[in-house]
Amino acid sequence: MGLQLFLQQGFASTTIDQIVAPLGISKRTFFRYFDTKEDLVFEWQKEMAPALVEGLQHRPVHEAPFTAVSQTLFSLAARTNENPALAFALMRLLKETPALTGREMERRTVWEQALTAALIARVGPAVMPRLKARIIVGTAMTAWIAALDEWYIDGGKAELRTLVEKAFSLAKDQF
Amino acid sequence: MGLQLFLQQGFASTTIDQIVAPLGISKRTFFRYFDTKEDLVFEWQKEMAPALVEGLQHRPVHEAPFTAVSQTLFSLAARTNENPALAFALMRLLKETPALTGREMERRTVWEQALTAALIARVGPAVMPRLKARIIVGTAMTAWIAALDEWYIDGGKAELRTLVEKAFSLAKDQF
DNA sequence: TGGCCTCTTGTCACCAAGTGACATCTTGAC
DNA sequence: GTCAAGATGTCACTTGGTGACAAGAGGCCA
Repeated sequence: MGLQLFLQQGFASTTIDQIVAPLGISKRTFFRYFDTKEDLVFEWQKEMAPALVEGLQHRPVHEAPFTAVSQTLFSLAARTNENPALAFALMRLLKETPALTGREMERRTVWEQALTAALIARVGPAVMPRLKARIIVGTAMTAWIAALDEWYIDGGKAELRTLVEKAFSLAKDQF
Repeated sequence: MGLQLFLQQGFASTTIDQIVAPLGISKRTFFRYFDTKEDLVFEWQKEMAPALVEGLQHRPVHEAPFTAVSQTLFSLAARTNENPALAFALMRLLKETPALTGREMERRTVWEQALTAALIARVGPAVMPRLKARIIVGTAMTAWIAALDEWYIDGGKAELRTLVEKAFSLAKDQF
């Protein structure tokens, strides 16, 4: 996996050739499967957006929108907790590589768009106009990211779930 | 200005040489002032983050945090409104250029970090812990961006200020 | 088995974004 | 006028990424 190389020697100083050689494929083939070098880092979470949508769909219809969204996001914390060391290393890579931080943020908007559409579909656009849906989803995502970030700043030692819970409750009613 | 070229023929299909030739400078000189081609697009708003910080500092101390932050952001709407056509064209460029959307998001985090620090400084970290500050700022920013986005989707016809106001009020108490 | 068709992969040549080393030119202080 | 410092240009080079086309690797049918 090229990810290992990135973690070892950094993203910028790992060339495509170095990634491709041990796999026994050509550079050209690599670029047939990935548009850019950055894509390789995020490839493992391609199925995340649809998973979020499905998660939201399975929430009780009468549940408050913000709660439904944040609980859906919350289920992600469990997966991150499955391998905290890898999650932490990956996050450091993202933070330290300018080329990757941008992509990471893009991914956020993909998630937001997916969740927004699903949130509207839950009750219909009359009850949930798009602007409102976006703000609910965006706020939940903000809390999620803030918690993840605090977890990282702390060195990955704290209990992520506790932080996320705290962040969601702050977002819900703290102002 | 290279920005004109980007707007005319697209970002990707504008080379550094094309930007540099009419200015009478060499490619090497360009890369001494800008780290990447993308930086050229965002250079005009370098002073935005400090401006936001200063704006927040001038808000009354007893004002509710979310209100202070959103009102500070709100003052940006005025500037965007000064030249809506350019703002719209620029936004289209950002949306249509994958390489730029990432950078745009990065800029968002820079603003958020600046505002978060300023928000904490207003009342001290005892009253305003970082996680809380981040969530307040992030929520306000979410509303701001959602409004801007709706404005863009609408074709730039609607009154931006109205949309932004609506977004802030939704963010404040709609869930 | 042999021929054919399609899909995948490799090779090669190429473009454009950056970067480092070094030469040259400006400019301002004295 | 001289000299040192900083800005700019030149050149060569690396690397990400793409287009064109050739070469393989199955699958299908007679």
